[in-house]
Amino acid sequence: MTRIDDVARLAGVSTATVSRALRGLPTVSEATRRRVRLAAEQLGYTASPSASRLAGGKTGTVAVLVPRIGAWFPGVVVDAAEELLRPAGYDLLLHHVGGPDHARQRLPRTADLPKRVDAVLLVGTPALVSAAPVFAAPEYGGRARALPGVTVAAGAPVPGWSSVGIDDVAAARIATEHLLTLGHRRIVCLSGDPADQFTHPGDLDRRWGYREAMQAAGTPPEAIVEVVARGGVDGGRQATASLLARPGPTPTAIMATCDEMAMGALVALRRAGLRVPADVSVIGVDGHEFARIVGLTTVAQPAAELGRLAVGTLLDRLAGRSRGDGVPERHILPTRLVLRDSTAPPREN
Amino acid sequence: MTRIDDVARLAGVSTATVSRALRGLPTVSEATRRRVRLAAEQLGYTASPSASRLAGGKTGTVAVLVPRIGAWFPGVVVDAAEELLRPAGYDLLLHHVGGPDHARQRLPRTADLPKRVDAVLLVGTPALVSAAPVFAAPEYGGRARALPGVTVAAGAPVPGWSSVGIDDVAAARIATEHLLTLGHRRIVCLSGDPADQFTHPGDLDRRWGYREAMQAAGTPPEAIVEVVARGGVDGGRQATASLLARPGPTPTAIMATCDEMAMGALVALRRAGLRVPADVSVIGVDGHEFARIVGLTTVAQPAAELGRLAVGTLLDRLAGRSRGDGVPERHILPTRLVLRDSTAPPREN
DNA sequence: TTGTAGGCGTTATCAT
DNA sequence: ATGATAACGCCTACAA
Repeated sequence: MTRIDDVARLAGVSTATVSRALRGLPTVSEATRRRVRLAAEQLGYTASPSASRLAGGKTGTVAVLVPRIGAWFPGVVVDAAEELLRPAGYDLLLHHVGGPDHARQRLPRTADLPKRVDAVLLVGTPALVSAAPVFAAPEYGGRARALPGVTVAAGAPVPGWSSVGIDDVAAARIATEHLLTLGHRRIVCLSGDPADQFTHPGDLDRRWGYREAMQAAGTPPEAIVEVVARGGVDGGRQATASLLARPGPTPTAIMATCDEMAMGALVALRRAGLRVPADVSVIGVDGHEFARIVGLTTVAQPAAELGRLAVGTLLDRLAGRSRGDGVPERHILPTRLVLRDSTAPPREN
Repeated sequence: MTRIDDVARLAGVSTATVSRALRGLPTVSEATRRRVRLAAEQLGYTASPSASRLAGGKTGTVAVLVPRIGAWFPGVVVDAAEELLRPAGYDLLLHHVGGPDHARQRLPRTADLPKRVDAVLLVGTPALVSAAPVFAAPEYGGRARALPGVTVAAGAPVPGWSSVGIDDVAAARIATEHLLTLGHRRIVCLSGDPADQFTHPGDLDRRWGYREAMQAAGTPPEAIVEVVARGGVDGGRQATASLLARPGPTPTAIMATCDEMAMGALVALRRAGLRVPADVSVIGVDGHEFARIVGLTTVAQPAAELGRLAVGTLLDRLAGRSRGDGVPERHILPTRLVLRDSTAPPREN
């Protein structure tokens, strides 16, 4: 492979000049720069990342930490991240962080992240698996502040890092209020098990939002019903099925803390022979890609935008053009209610 | 940050020995190794990747190229890849390759991949965007063979690379035969536009499978109907809608070349007031995560397994323990018909 | 504006 | 089994 010397020789300049010219440093005459560029192009030269990184002390890499990439939200954010990171000249190092066990296993590897990346993007990670213990733990030098980072929809804040997300309490409140406005009174909240490693990070807050809305509507405490399910669509389905099997009146509406749960509820209701929204209304929170397909009403969060904002914040910081001078920023983006076919006024009033 | 010298000093050995001991090379006495390990642990030492890479001539990184990560299939494969690459000591460099324009734009960057990675995993990329032109193009030195790689469900083979996938023709044939067996005769094939950059790579082959099955069943040519749609769920929905608007008898079944299309068809049929499977049967190919939720019958490909097999092949190759001695392998994994609620015998015969 | 030369932290080679 | 010592390929003072 051609090295910097080859280019220097062909262009008739020193290696230092080649380095400067190719990186667009100002102290190079345009004529020289052209010559160097030409020579580099002819030889198909690209600087060796390993060498530049060693000499320059920067990795030119951003670690993106996700619980798993297959899920909808992380996928969207990572998509956005790639799209921004690449043109900015950064490599994207993908890293899974799983549940608690997982995290413990991977702690050593994650701990040497500072040597391989310039910054970290932590996406959609439940509080349980938060990177805080990883980056702030004293046994690892508590380097949180040394390595810049941004969290997106993460359960627990990482000290010293900026964060981007939505107001989960408000989102759930809006969802619940929508049902209340339609006339529903027997509304059940379906949420994920906080102990589950893959439960949506905002789940707990969203339960709060449900409660707030219900209480504000003057709902008696015994009518505020929260059902906790195992994670994912299947968890939502099962929980809903057993909810329907309970004695007493069936709820007229279900507010799920995330769309996957809501979709599980849809399946369970359909199997139980109940019509949505004729018999039961269902609303979710997330704006999941497939909510549209199944006609699920939801409070959507701007996932891609969250990702772009997060990466933008990170890049600003890395480029030294951050506003607050290193002070963590806290971005809250608005959600919006997306009306579809899964909600309607209750049949009997 | 602590360097190798610090460890060497503390352990009372040379840096060379530290390097050897920590990497598990055989020429180190157990006693020494223990001492070195201890010292390294005490100091929290990890070798600098940049330096190792420069000195060792290996990047310890695998590039994973996907059209976009948000889609289902790539997501699953990347998940599997991360899970295998990490413990093997490889970093995962995520890289988008978009459509034709995209590819052209990114060609220069992609071309310097050989300097940043030891191998490439190309996932679910339509023929149009195949990496072949990137890695085999003469203007880039035609380094295809220099950089080991594996494709997973990629449209066009990359010369010199191994490939992992399913038999797309057979998969579609199985799907079509299922409908034929149920008694359907007016079966329409719904597929993606080959010109679309995000169309499923196996689409063309799957159309072949449909034709083969139809012909084998003695279907008259005019009853072999193929509808081409724009990509994604929406494309499937629109194409199905306009199909239903056509004069003449409605088909009794739809064979979609991928599950997303099939789900689009489900939406269109529902909106048109047609019942599935009572009025129209729908079958897809893919085994998409959400097919289960919407009750879609499909011919499933083992996505995660494909990913694991691909990475395994790559790791074997990198470790020098490949079977055929550098000869590209071709793995075809079996699919399976998953019966759900979207297919049934036609109403009238 | 450009060139010179030392250093970045490891690994590999060659002795011992 | 271990140690000394070149590379590895680039960047960054510093000098010119």
